[in-house]
This record gives sequence, structure tokens and C-alpha cells, in this order.
Amino acid sequence: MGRKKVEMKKIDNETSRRVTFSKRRLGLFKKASELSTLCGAEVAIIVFSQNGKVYSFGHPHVNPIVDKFLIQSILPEETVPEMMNRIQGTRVNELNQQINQLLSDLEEEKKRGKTLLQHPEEEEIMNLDLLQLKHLMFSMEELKNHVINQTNMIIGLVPINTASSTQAAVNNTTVVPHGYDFGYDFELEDFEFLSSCLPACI
Amino acid sequence: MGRKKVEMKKIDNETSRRVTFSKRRLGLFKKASELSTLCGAEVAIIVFSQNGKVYSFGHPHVNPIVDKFLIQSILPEETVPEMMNRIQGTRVNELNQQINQLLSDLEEEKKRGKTLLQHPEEEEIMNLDLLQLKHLMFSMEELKNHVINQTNMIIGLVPINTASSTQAAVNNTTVVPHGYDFGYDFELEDFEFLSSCLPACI
DNA sequence: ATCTATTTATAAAG
DNA sequence: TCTTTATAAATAGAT
Repeated sequence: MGRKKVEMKKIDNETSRRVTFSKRRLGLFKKASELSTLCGAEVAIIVFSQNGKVYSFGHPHVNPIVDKFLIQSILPEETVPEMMNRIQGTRVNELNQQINQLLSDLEEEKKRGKTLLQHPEEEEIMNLDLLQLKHLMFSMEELKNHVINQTNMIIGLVPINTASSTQAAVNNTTVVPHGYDFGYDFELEDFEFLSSCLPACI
Repeated sequence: MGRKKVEMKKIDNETSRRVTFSKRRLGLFKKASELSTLCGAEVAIIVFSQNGKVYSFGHPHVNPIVDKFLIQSILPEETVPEMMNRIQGTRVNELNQQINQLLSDLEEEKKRGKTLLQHPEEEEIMNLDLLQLKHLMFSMEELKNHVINQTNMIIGLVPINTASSTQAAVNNTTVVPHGYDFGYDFELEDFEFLSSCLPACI
């Protein structure tokens, strides 16, 4: 796209390499911006120059997209679009309120010496929310392991584990000591434990 | 770049929006690939379609660039290029060996009832490595808080904290209970604690 | 998916 | 670095 066709290999001349980097970086960001505007997509770009300087672009913002990507890349593929739809359509604190409601319902039921699970209709609601919580716990546990593995790799403290994010990291602290891989035959205590540790479990 | 100039607003027609998304996404990735090749840069792109489907590009790989960005965005700006240079030039396990060496040196010194700090030359080496460790601890603590805040924001459990990554997250577990913000008047135990918890401290 | 008319990006020059 | 300009590349609309 210029006076001459350029060969697709690293530009030898330092000066023209820098010039090309500047021009094309801006061009790339412009293209990303257009893609975002025209198609309603979220785009994040991270560029490190050869000198280690960082440039980033994000519409609307880089970090939320990066975080979404990290979670996305960890979750089983088929659950992701549903989860994202649910999350994006959820007002802040709405899920929190749901959990609080469930917990106080639960508390009331316990006082009456019953469980919600004895009511078929409420059982279904409960299972739905437990499934969501289970997925969240899974994603956060995996995210933690991913971050640990990647950070270790980056700082070179342990040998590179090529299958990092899908394997559990070697770590001897148990953040979620129990109730993590429960099925539908869960204990009520597990549910309370899960809810209480959600904001601090990473 | 086509038969007609297009207005820079979201394309109304669903079909042509999808077509444009496909075409331009590929174009964007191609541009990124060229930038990377021509200029020796590292480029990562994350795209979410309007339907929440994720597409990513990374040269050489997405995740290492994303992780580098997360750490980069947390560290004080002036230390980053040096740190990255040091990290990139360090063979895997080299830093680990350095730490082990320091720890065994430390053990020997303790047996003799002395500390390395009494030797000016060794003190300097020690201070350098402690500074590095301190920065690492700082970055990891901040990274953890960042991930906690962003995840909470994403899943909507707590109100959005707009200054997330630079503020400590509200969390009542203390991952690093002491020795985190130490200066040069540190305790030897702190150094051992730091080293021992590095792989598990996120 | 493939084809072109056009627009856009950009290499080289100023 | 900033502008200009000739040309390569990307792509909008059509098939």
C-alpha cells in the first residue's frame, strides 16, 4: 500500500522499522475502532514494541475485554455464551440480591426444619442457581490456576508448563477446601460456604 | 474501500453486519500479523462479536502477551522495561536458582550466627534481589486485587469500583499476612516467607 | 465464496 | 516528525 510493494519480513533499517511501526499501529487501531463501530463488537488490542513499550486499544475498554477473555478461555465452550448473556443482562447487585434472597429463604426453611429441596418448584430454582455458582467457582478456580501458572512462567520460577491453564497448578493452599465439585446431592452448608467465599476466593 | 463509502455507524442490516464482521475481522488479524512480522512486535487481539463469540489473534501467542499486559499495567511505569528486559533475558529457573542460592547462603549465615547484611558487598546483592522480590510481590498482590475486582464487576456481585486496580480489593483473607511492605530493615524470616509463598501467593 | 469498482492505507519522498 | 502522492491493499456491493 504505497509506492512499492514491501516484502513480508522484518524491516532491517531501524529507522524505517520505527516509522512503519508507528504508522501501522495507528492503522491497526483505526481498523479495530471501525470494526467495533460498524459491527457492535468489542475489540481489545495489546501491542509490545520491540523495545518492550506497550500500546493498547480497547473499545469500550481494554481490561474488561481482557478479563472476559481470560474467563472465556477457561470455561467449557458451550456454557460461555449463555453465561455472558446472563451476566451482561444482569444489573449490578442483582445476582447478589438473588443470593441473599436464597440464603434468607434457606434460613427460614432451616428454622422450620425443612429444606427447599422438598418443594419441586423451588428445587428447580435452587438447582439453577447452584449450577451457576458451580460454574463460577470452577471458572474462578481455573482462573486462579491459570494466573499462577502464567505468572510462574513469566517470572521463570518454575519450568514452563505447556498445558498450563487446563491443568491444576502445583499449589498447596486449598482455597476451596470442600463443596467445589459437588453435584445435586450437595449439603446446605456448601451453598452457604460458596456464597460467603465468592468475593474472596481467587 | 469498496464500491461505496460506508458511514461510520453500526450497520443496521443483520446479514451485511455479519459479513462485514467476518471480512474486517480477518483483515484486522492480517494487519496485526504484518505489524508483528515487519516490526518485530508482539500483538494480541481479542474480539467479541455482538453474540458473545470470541475470536483471538496473538503473535507469538495471546496469553503471554495478555499476562505481560496485566503485570505491565500494574507496575510503576519506570520499572517495567528494566523488569521485562531482565525477565526475557533470564533462562527458566535461573531466578529460582538465584533464590535457592540466596536461601542456602542465608541458612549458612544463620548457623554461624551472622547475617549477610553485615557484609557491605553481599548486602548490596541482597538488597537488589529483595527489591526485585518486593516488586514481584507488589505486582502479584495488585494483580490478585485487580482480578478480584474485575471478576466481581463482571459477575455483578459488587458495585463497580472505577479505580479498581490501584485500590486494594475489599477482601478479608490476608494472603500475605506480613513482610509485604517491608523496607531494608526487614526480618530474615520475611525473606524466607516471601520465597516460600511466591508460587502460591496469588 | 468470488468478483471488481472504489475507497483506504501506506511506502517513499519532500 | 508532519505532509504529500503514487501505488498497493482492503473491502462494499453484487453475483
